[in-house]
Amino acid sequence: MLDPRLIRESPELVRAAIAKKHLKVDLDAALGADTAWRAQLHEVEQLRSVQKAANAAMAALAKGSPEFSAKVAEMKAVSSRVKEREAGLKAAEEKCREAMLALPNLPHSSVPDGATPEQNIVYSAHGDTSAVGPNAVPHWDVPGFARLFDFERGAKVTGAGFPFFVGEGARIVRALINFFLEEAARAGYVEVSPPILVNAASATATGQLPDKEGQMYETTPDRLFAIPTGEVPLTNFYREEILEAAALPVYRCAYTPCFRREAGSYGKDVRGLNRVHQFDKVELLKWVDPATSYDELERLRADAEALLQKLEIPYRVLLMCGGELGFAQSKKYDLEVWAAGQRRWLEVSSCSNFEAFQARRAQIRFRSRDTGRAELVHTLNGSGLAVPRVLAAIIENNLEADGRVRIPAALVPYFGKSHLSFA
RNA sequence: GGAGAGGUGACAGAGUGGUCGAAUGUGCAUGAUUGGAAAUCAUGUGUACUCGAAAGGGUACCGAGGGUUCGAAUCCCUCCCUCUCCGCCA
Repeated sequence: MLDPRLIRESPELVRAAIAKKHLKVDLDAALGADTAWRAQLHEVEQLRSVQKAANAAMAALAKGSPEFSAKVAEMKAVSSRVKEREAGLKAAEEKCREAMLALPNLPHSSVPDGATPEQNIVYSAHGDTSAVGPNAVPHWDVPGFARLFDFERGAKVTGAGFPFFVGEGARIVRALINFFLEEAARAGYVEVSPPILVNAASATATGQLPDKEGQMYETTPDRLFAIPTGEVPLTNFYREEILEAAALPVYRCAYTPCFRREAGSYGKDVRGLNRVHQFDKVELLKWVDPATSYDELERLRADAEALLQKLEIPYRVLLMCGGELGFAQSKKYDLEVWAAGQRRWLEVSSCSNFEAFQARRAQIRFRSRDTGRAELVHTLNGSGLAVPRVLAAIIENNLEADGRVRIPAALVPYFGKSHLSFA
C-alpha cells in the first residue's frame, strides 16, 4: 500500500511513477474514493460528537425526569441518522481500501525504464558460459535422470510438476538446503522454520491477495494458503508490531517448500526442474531502517551472489526494468544461472526492496530514535537460493564424460561425496 | 472434536449500561532531592484518522465482526485466540 498522503498531495508524481511499471491503474478511482471516504468520515464524526455531548448531559439528569425524556426523544433522531451515515461510511471505507490495495508500489528512481525482459540491464556477469562440453544436454535428457528425479510417479501421486527426488536426488536437495542455510547463518541471518500454510491476512500483507489467489494453492474448509515463498510467513512474523529502533536491522532466513500453481505456464519453460509446482528454497529477509534500505539491498544481492560463486556456477545479475518489477517491489535484482545444456539462463534468486509497501499493509513499524514516533520499516527479501534450478545448472554445467556430475567443492561436505551418479 | 473458564493500555490488574481512553500498582521518561546512586516526591507516559499555520480541538480503538439502546469495555449473537479437563494423535 502507498502512503495515502503522498497520493493526495502529489497525485501526478504517483501517476508518473506507476507509468514506469507499465501497469494499468485507476489512480483517479482511488483518489475519488479517498475524498468521498474522508468527507463522510467528517460528517459522522460531527454527529458522534453531538451524541457524546448529549450523553454527558444526560448522565447528570435524573432518569425519569421530563428533561431526560426530552433528551432521549431528541437523541433518537440523531441516533438513527448516525446509523444511516455509518453504513454509508463503512461502504466508502471498504471501497477506499480496495482501491488503495489495488495500487502498486512505486519504482525507485534508479530503476531503468522499460517494459520487456530485453530491457532489463545486465548488471554484472560472472564465470565462463562459452565452454560447452560435448556432452552438455538439458538435464532432463541426461541418462538416468528419471531414476533420481521421478516426475512420472509424482504425477501419479499428486500431479504434473510434483516430482519425487529419489536416492542421490534427494540427497543433493538436502545438501543444497543445508549449504544455503549454513551460509546464511554465517552471513548473519537467524534461521526460522515457519508455518507453510498462512491465513488470508498474511497473504494480503505481502501482496499475494487480493487478485493473485489463482497462483496459490488454497485449502478448504479453513481457507489457508500454501505459501508460494518463505517471504510470506517470514515477513508476517512482525505483522502489527512495533520494533525498537535498536533491534534493526533484523536478518532472518528460512528454508521452506514453496507451492506455485503456475497457471498458464507452458512449453520448454516447464521442462524438467525448470518449473515445478513444489520446490525447496531458502529465503533471506530483512527488516530495516528506511534510511538504509538501498544499502541493505546491495548487501542482500551480494549475499545471494556469494552462494553462486562458492558453487562455481556461471551467473549474471539483472537490474530489472520498471515493467519487469513485481506489484510490490521498488527495485529488484534477479540472479540467473547459466544452464549449459539448455543454453539459457535460469532465474534462481530475486532480491528486492519493498520499501514501506509491505510494511504498511502489514503494519510493521519501529520506534524512531529521532521522532520517538512509530514509523514503518522497510522490508527486503531475496532467495538464497531456489534449489531445483541451481541443481539443474549444476547438472548441466558439471556433467562429465562418464555420465556423472561433479559436485562443487563447497558442496562436497554437505553431499558427502565428490560426484553424483545417475546409475 | 467435547465440556468449562477466559481475552482490558509495555506488564499486572480493577471496572457488569451513562461524567470510562479507562482506577490502582509495576515499568519507563523528565524534573526535584543527592557528592553520586538507591529510596522518596512531582509531572508525564498508547495507536490511528481528521481539523488547524501553530497552540489546540474532534473521532475511533477494552480479541474481531455484527446486534440491542438515547447511550456499550459492560447486555445479546457469530467468529478467532488462550488456558484447564476429556477424547484423539506424530
